[in-house]
Amino acid sequence: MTGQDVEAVLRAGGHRITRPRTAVWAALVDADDHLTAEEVAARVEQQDAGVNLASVYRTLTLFEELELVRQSRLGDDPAGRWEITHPDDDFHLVCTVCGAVDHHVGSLVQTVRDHLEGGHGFAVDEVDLTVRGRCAACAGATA
Amino acid sequence: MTGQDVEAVLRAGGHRITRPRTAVWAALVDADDHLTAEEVAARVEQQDAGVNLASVYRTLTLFEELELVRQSRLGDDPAGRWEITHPDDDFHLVCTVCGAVDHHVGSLVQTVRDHLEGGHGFAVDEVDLTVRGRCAACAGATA
DNA sequence: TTTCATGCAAATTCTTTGCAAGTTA
DNA sequence: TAACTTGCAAAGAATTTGCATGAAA
Repeated sequence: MTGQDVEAVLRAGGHRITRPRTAVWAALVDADDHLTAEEVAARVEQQDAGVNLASVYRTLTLFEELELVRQSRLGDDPAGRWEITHPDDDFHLVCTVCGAVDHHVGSLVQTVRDHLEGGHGFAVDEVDLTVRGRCAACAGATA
Repeated sequence: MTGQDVEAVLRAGGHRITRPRTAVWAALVDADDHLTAEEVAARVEQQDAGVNLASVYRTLTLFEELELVRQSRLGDDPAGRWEITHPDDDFHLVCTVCGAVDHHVGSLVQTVRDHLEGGHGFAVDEVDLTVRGRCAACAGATA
């Protein structure tokens, strides 16, 4: 999803292209990571001029409605974290030792979808698979 | 996990058996469901005398440390929800139409564990699998 | 009786909202 | 120009914390 695609999605929904929206999107693209609203605001501030936190929240909420981004709440972190929507976004490996959050790209999510669609009559819209544990490096260090 | 088991876990950790702790545990057992802290407080009030919300939070946090309960945040509900820990607790089916939250008890979580432990060197501690979509009843109604 | 837990109220953190001023189309 | 957005500040919701009183061991 490029910046131009985003502009097209916004326009299609009757929304305007504004500096805050462009800047928030750029911050999320650069990050390639899960950011809290405050982190997004901080990164925007470094690049462009500042964007108010309230506007960041409004922008993220809008993007979520347009399915451009997703919010997730990992572990017991009280703050919501945002990331750009892409097919494997919904599979998170969280290391409880070093704190790394990995987007594990694999076939498991599809397995889950197939299992549910096939046997349970449940129409799957979103799969959010969060696994907590110790990544290979940390598991090796403590073993 | 019976009430007696819980008392044993508390004692083993050097914690006292108190009315609020007993009452919160009972509420969670009765519910067999995901409850917010406020819902726990409300249910306790119906049974026993009231327990302060702050104490409910402190109790839930303690139980979480003792791995007696788990907290999860489903969808974009801002409130944390608590439930008793048991092997299949970590598989949630959330219907976006009727709002039903189902504990789907099945083999998928184990599949995820096996997959990761086997191929990725990731030591799994917790799997949280949340699927959003439409349950059989609601999918049929809108189809 | 000594230490731990509770209740109450105030404080924090994250997020949302009202409204006037600034921007986009 | 007309409608949509932003920034600012205040409001809200969920959760945490300080401290004196009360209860458990």
